[in-house]
Amino acid sequence: MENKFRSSCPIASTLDIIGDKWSLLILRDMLFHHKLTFKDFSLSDEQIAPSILSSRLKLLVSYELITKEKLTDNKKENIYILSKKALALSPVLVDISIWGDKHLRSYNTIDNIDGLDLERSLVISTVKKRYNSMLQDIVLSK
Amino acid sequence: MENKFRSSCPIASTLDIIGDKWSLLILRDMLFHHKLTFKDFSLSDEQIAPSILSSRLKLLVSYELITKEKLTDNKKENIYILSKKALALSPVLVDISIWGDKHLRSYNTIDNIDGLDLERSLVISTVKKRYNSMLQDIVLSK
DNA sequence: TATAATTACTATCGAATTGATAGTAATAAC
DNA sequence: GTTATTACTATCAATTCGATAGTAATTATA
Repeated sequence: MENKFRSSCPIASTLDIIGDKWSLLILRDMLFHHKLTFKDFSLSDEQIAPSILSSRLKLLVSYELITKEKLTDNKKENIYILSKKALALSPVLVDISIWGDKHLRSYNTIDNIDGLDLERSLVISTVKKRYNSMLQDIVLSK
Repeated sequence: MENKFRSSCPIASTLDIIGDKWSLLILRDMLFHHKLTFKDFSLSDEQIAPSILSSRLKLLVSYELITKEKLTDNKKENIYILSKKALALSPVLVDISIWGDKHLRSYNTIDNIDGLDLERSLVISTVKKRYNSMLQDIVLSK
């Protein structure tokens, strides 16, 4: 949880926060799959261990990539929301998705993601729009 | 070195290859700083340990992101070259760079990267062009 | 209302990975 | 011929990971 940046390079510094096997998958679950709760993330195909999930969520909160909220009618569940800073990572997630889709099929079965064949900037804006629209519904359900 | 992909998600699969603290920094050194040799990578600000560098280079070679070559007039030095597959990761590196530049200045000193203020697609094409042009010179020096 | 189920974690601990340092072999330079 | 350089490998302690179990609070059900 310490500020241990290896250098003043923007790439290295970004990787010091999200450069691990899990952080971007949590952000993927939130942005693309509209997942909200600890449980939701636990149920993903990649099977993240609860201790790791817990520490990653705390790290993401500490760097203000996500916020931890509660719905007014539910005292048990915590819901995690993407900040604008995290939404600004959408291009990275989309580019990674496009790259994996194109270049990894000889090594692994790769899911066909709906809409990934569209223009990149359109994919990004659509994904953001859908996330924000989903949030609207949630706020309304309070 | 095993094919241990966690799922069939293109993002997760990509991260299974380059989702660690070092791989993208090696690619950064190659693409942006035109570094070529084991020594070059060792000398970066982030101080990668030789054992880790060695294992990462092998992994990148195994996934055909880089190739290991020799110059005809030098039997000692190995030079590592980016493949087209790796050059296709340029958008990811540029996006990460742009994001770090914009969002991490409150946590760490971030270098100002020359030309990063230009249009994204221009940055990407310029970076690729410069890398390939550098390679021309190297091939000529054989 | 009592009991069961669910959610969101924390705790534990062995396994795997990392990383600092030292060492080695081959080549190149002097 | 000696020294320096390059590209590693080896070692091993320290850190991190990750599978599993456990717990506390809340919610659902009989």
